Amino acid sequence: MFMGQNLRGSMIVMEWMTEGNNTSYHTSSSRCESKIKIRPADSNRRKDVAKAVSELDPHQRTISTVFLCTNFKWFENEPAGQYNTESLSTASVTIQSDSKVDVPDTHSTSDDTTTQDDGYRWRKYGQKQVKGCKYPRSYYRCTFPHCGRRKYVEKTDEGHEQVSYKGPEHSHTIQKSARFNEDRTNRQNVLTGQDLQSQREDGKPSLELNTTAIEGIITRPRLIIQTSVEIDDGHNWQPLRMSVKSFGLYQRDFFTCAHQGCVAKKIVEMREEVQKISYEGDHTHPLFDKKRKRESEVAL
DNA sequence: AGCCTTTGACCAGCG
DNA sequence: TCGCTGGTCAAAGGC
Repeated sequence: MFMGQNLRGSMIVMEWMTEGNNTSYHTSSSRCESKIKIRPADSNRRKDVAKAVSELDPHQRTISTVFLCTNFKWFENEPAGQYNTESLSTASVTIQSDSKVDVPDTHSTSDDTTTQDDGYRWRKYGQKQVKGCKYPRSYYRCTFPHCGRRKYVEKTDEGHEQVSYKGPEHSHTIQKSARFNEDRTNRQNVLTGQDLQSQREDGKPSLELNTTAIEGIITRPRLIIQTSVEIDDGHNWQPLRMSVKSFGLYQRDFFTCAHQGCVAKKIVEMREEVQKISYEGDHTHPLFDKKRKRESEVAL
């Protein structure tokens, strides 16, 4: 998470690299260091975008655009979408902020190594000053019983955070850390890649988690997401009859929330293979419960 | 009360 | 065997 940092008007670049079973991350910003961790590039792109947004949640009001790029190549005004992202072992997500509003940090911690949260529960069991490194290395182990997964977190001399994993893969699905849950509770709406991942991994879709996660997107006015993957925001959208199908060079579809009295709007613009999704207005109701609807349909 | 971090001590591998 | 280093343990204390 971004802790104790003012990201106003800054450009944050998050990169990760997957080599065999190990994944290393580093993040940087034009104004500050960040603590973002993103899923490896060989995982689902939708999850990556979701996670990127969720990690920025403390500063959600400052998010204006999310660019998904790959292969460590990104362009401020050219969101990537042309790449076969599934086959690459490196990727980056860039989040541009243009807000002029300061977002106070309420999650400051004296130990910046504790701020990462990938959805698993970790317990720090040691810290060591490693020779030749400016910053100490922190040792964490997964708290799930009999799970031998461990991770080592250290900062490079440049201040980039590097995470490496050791031991057997997690023998369980994701269990959220206390901090993860606390953040989510405090902010009420967090989009979590882990949520989406967990519901896939255990094969049991959890609408509660999923819709809660999606809420982070749709309740942010002026939030624009550019992505080459489909994002289901969990709401029931109704296409406008007067929908303008061709707007300039690009096709645009306009949607209004199907919930009676709700003024939320969604605009989907297709630019070649890249979807640009804009949300306007807050929903005035809970998320559309597709699961319950499905269940009621089955019952009939 | 339970979970977590901190931190000095301890252990094992290596030259 | 000794010293160095990275990794782990575990008691203490904080939240």
